[in-house]
Amino acid sequence: MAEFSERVLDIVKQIPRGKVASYGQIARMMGSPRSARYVGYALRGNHDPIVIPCHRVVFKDGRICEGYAFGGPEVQRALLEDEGVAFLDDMHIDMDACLWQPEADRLSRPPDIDWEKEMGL
DNA sequence: AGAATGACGTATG
DNA sequence: GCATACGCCATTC
Repeated sequence: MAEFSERVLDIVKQIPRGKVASYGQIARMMGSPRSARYVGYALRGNHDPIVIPCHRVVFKDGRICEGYAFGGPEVQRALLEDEGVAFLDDMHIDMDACLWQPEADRLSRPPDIDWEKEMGL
């Protein structure tokens, strides 16, 4: 098992209830900001919904991969809503409010984060 | 063992 | 602003 997958799983498992993380952000957390694709890939290969809440891993847009998360789109929405995640649409999460920001606690940065700049950097 | 593919995101045309 | 191309690296056939 490559460290890549284990690291992804480890990060996803650490996503607190009521929070969501984007693939790109996780990729950046592991030091490979360009490898966002493989974050999800690792999840699929290690599909283990017991310890890997895939429904908390969403696109940058806040959309969920309903075709790959367990249960189904309805279950995902129910789980996320039950966890306190705000939904803008049936398939879009309020990233601005529910995005998992472990660093935010340290940076105490306002919600006016310039992600584009962070990404580009 | 080698080729193909794949849950994203950014850059460029 | 929309469409297309590329990059990244591991997993799978």
